[in-house]
Amino acid sequence: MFSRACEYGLRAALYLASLKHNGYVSIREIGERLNISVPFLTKIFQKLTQAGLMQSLRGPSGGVMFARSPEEITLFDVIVAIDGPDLFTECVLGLPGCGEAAPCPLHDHWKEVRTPIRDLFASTTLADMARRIQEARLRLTA
Amino acid sequence: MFSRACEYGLRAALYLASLKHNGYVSIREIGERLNISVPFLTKIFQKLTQAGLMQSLRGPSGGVMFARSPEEITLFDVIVAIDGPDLFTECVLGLPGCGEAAPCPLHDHWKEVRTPIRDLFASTTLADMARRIQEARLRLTA
DNA sequence: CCGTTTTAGGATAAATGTATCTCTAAGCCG
DNA sequence: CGGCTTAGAGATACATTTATCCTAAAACGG
Repeated sequence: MFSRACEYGLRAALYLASLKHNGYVSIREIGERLNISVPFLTKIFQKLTQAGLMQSLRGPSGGVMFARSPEEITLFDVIVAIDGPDLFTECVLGLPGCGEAAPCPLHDHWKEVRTPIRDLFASTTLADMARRIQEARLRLTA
Repeated sequence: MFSRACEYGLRAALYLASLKHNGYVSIREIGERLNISVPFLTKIFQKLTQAGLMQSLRGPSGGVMFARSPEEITLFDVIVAIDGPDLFTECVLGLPGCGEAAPCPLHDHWKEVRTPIRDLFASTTLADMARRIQEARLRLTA
């Protein structure tokens, strides 16, 4: 479904959102906390900052933090920033140019299920998830 | 969403189902018709035959054909034979052991959308698709 | 100002997925 | 039987993803 990078990015974003603490958090701390390779996670956060979702600061007491409120960042934003929009736009059979004009056999069926997927991710904010995590003590690590 | 191999396998299966002709069809013919690498497609059909969905015959007038009626083969069968069941079983965040007992934050949300996906593919047979293809002249190639 | 900490960015290595190649086995036909 | 055709199976390239490494660049603190 998602690339490994995207899974890591989602978990990291959910972890940050679930912290009371607002301010910079080092990527090393996040990686160690979630058992994710720190250098790889650094690359992922670069995508998130370049997409405008996060901001970063170097040096001691530096790290990453949200560029806007977690209330305003959706799971869809994170997914698209890392994996791109293909999952939500491309033909499920990989046919270039598949669309209403020249649909593949699965086009109509797939449309009915892709839209709910997109809506789910686009309507769920990091703050929503953070509340669920804190209330139900949900886990972000194995 | 699906691997390239799975996209190819679905297109090939839909192509075969849409043929009136029942009997062996050579993989070379399928590959050339759908613009898919013939050696790679051969590997994919090996998975489908090993999964019991197709049967094969070597030599002239050989090729591949369905092992059971296209009325009894679903898209789900093809997908699982090629990509495995992970898409329908594994945690969307990649957490091992995620389930009702120890759910990840997305578990419940995702369950609501994964089940419809699974149902869609599991309830659509190759024969269903073949009818749609013939009626609406839908395309399987770019 | 200099050493330390941290992210940024490019280059490199390992792993997986995609695609090709070669040889074998099976089936057809003369 | 002998030559041709086709799928099977293993080995080999190629591409992409995943993961690591190394050198900056920026920030802090003595």
